[in-house]
Amino acid sequence: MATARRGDRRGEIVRAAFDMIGERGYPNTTLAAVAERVGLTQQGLLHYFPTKEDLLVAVLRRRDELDVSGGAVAGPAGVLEALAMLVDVNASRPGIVQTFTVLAGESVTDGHPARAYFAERYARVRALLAESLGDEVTAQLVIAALDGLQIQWLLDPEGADMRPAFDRLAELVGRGRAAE
Amino acid sequence: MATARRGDRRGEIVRAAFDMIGERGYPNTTLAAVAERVGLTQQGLLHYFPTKEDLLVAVLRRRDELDVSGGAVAGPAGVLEALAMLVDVNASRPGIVQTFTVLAGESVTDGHPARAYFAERYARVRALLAESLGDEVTAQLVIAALDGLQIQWLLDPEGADMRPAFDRLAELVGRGRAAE
DNA sequence: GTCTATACGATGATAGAC
DNA sequence: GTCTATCATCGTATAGAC
Repeated sequence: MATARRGDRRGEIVRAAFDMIGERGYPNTTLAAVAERVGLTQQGLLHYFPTKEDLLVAVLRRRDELDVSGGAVAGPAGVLEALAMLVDVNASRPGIVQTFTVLAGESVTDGHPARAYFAERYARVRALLAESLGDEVTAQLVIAALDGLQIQWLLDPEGADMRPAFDRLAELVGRGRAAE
Repeated sequence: MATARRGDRRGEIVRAAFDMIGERGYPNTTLAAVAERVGLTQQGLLHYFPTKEDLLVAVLRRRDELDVSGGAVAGPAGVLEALAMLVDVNASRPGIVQTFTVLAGESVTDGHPARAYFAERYARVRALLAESLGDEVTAQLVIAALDGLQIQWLLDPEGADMRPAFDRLAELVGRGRAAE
């Protein structure tokens, strides 16, 4: 919301780049194509982001702004419920999910400019979720499930609905907790 | 094993490409670099694979050969045990896991040459696993967890060990089954 | 702030010799 | 089967004008 002021060239550029990375991946997203999308030349765009990597950083920041997992979270049951809602929200914005999935996948590559970002981010989210969920291993598992479900869903939106699968996980985690 | 005969140029090339895609991603894996790795010029390589995409197809085939999930699977408990072993095997071959993770992530991209391959593959594995596991939703979830755990592990091999997290899932699934 | 011109290094491919 | 030329592009980035 802070990035979207009218007349805000940088915001326009970041949003365009964000979308295009989801469509084509980072290596195949050219500065010229992004520039064209916002009615600029490639050189005009470089006025705002001196290098392509600078633009990527801005895109990742935007990703975090759009993230829902920001607020302070309640107990175990509360988190799972909140995450279920996140799954629904994500199901309504395939573009954003796709950008995240593509970048996360690419990031494991040697020397990828977003590698440190994702490594740090996963560690942080894992710790955050572990607080509400009790243990870190379950947190790791839940995050993994969310990521993996997105891949299958993006490849087959009808055949691999995310919500039922996540509910199944939530049910299992809840039951496992009750059994202790 | 069938692809590895001595003097088998094609096999050499595919293995090199396979490794390099895991290291750099598909778009950043150049034909010249692959060629050099096997002591050929870029044009010499093109003698075996007329286009870069032809090479990718061969790489995906090799991926399937290396896959452990080939054999006929037993009951629910048996599958989870077999998958746990797969997790251990994967933990010993980060290169292969990385290639798969990178390609799977990229594949959700519009018009990616491997998109159809992955869509088909997930549907197939889901169905196969559903047979042993009982329902398709659980199969979807288990596959998702495996994929997601790989991402976190590749980014942080020490901090995100796959095995404990998978065991936790297996335990939950087993318990859920027992509770029926 | 945005453009024109342009440097400069890839990259995927073709044609044809050996 | 493998190489030497050779292309046609493309892609990031710089310099400098308007």
